[in-house]
Amino acid sequence: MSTKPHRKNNPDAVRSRLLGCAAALIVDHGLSALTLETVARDAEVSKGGLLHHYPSKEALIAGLFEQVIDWFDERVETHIAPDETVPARFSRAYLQVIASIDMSVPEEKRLAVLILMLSSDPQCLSRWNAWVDERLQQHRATDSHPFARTLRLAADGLWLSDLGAGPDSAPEVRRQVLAYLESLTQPGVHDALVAIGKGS
Amino acid sequence: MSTKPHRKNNPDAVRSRLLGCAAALIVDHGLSALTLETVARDAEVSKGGLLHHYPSKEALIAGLFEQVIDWFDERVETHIAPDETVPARFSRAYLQVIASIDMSVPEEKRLAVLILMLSSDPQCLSRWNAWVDERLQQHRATDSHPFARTLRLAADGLWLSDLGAGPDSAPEVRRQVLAYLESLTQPGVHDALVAIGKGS
DNA sequence: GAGAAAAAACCGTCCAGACGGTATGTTTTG
DNA sequence: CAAAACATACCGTCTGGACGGTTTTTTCTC
Repeated sequence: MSTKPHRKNNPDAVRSRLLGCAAALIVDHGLSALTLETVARDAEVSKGGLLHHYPSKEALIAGLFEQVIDWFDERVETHIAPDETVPARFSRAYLQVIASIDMSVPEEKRLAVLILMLSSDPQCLSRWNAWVDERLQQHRATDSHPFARTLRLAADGLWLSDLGAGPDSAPEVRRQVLAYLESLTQPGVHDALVAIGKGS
Repeated sequence: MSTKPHRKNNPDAVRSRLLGCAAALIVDHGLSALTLETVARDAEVSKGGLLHHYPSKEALIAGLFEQVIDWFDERVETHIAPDETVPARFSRAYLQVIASIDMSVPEEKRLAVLILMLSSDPQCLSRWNAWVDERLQQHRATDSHPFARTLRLAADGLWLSDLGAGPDSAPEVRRQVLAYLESLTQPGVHDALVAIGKGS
């Protein structure tokens, strides 16, 4: 067996629990509710123990953000179209990942952490921008058109609306918007739009 | 004369200064920098004075949010198309207001306060949703189509990107996206899209 | 309209609690 | 036994806001 049930300490599991509890706290009670004491208590670790793994609050936040960004990156990777010539390939996957988030699933709810931290912590913000830039550079052949940008912007808006169960977060609204955006790629329509865009 | 320059106290001006300084603090140094002491000092009022006008920090935040929301509402009102039959009339104005924000102008920068508070404070969030719902109800005849929702979502994304000077916040990118979205209303294209949307 | 009374505007001080972080152990693991 | 993995106790600082004044403005009364 790979796990050793006899050992008392399990630092990896502790670290994972710490990040998980930190994320849950932020999602459920806002970034201001993220205190070392609370995180430690929720994770059933002493504050000293927490500070052993993450020597400062900043380190904890950075670690959490890195984990969530990895998770997001992974999901985008799986959603990306295999066909390398499809327009706005990356942006489309970006939108799909965000649109497919089911906030009732705790696992997926974690993505909300991203945007919450994004809008408050400059550190996280630049890290996020770095990731987007990197991926955008990688897919510049397919994702440079304004259509791609619009897709991503709409995705961000959708994402933002997930936070507060606003008027645009109902499931059928999401489907409608997705269908509408999808329709923009219908052969005739898309070509016409591209032509119009060039004219301006 | 309407103003009385002799009077020593001017509570309205003080309140206005308090909100202004609070907004500046949030925009420049994040929501966490908003402390009663700092606001009071910046506004050249004692902490006691601040707490006289806004009996708690929560009240201060609520007051600030209300002011900013009023400002936004006003701007949308002036941008809205006079023709009451133009499609997505409200959502279009919504987008235009956000797109026309020049973050280098301190006055307009205040809008950033909105979104910053929106994503951290549940109180502000529900207040915002209430405003959107109200306006949406008012313009339901023109703004119920997925196209309208898409406009608003893209606007929110644009708004969000203003926060961090991300890859989508450069002026020419904004122009491109706007032109693209605008092109979606070209007579033939829009009708075709509406038809497609209905088919789904 | 003068003067008293009340209310509003504002100040300076103090405090209780929270929070991030340190210092110093004790136990577990390799 | 040395290092990692925890726990416990404690400290300094910051912050919201309670409290008791003082001054200015308004309202009431005659």
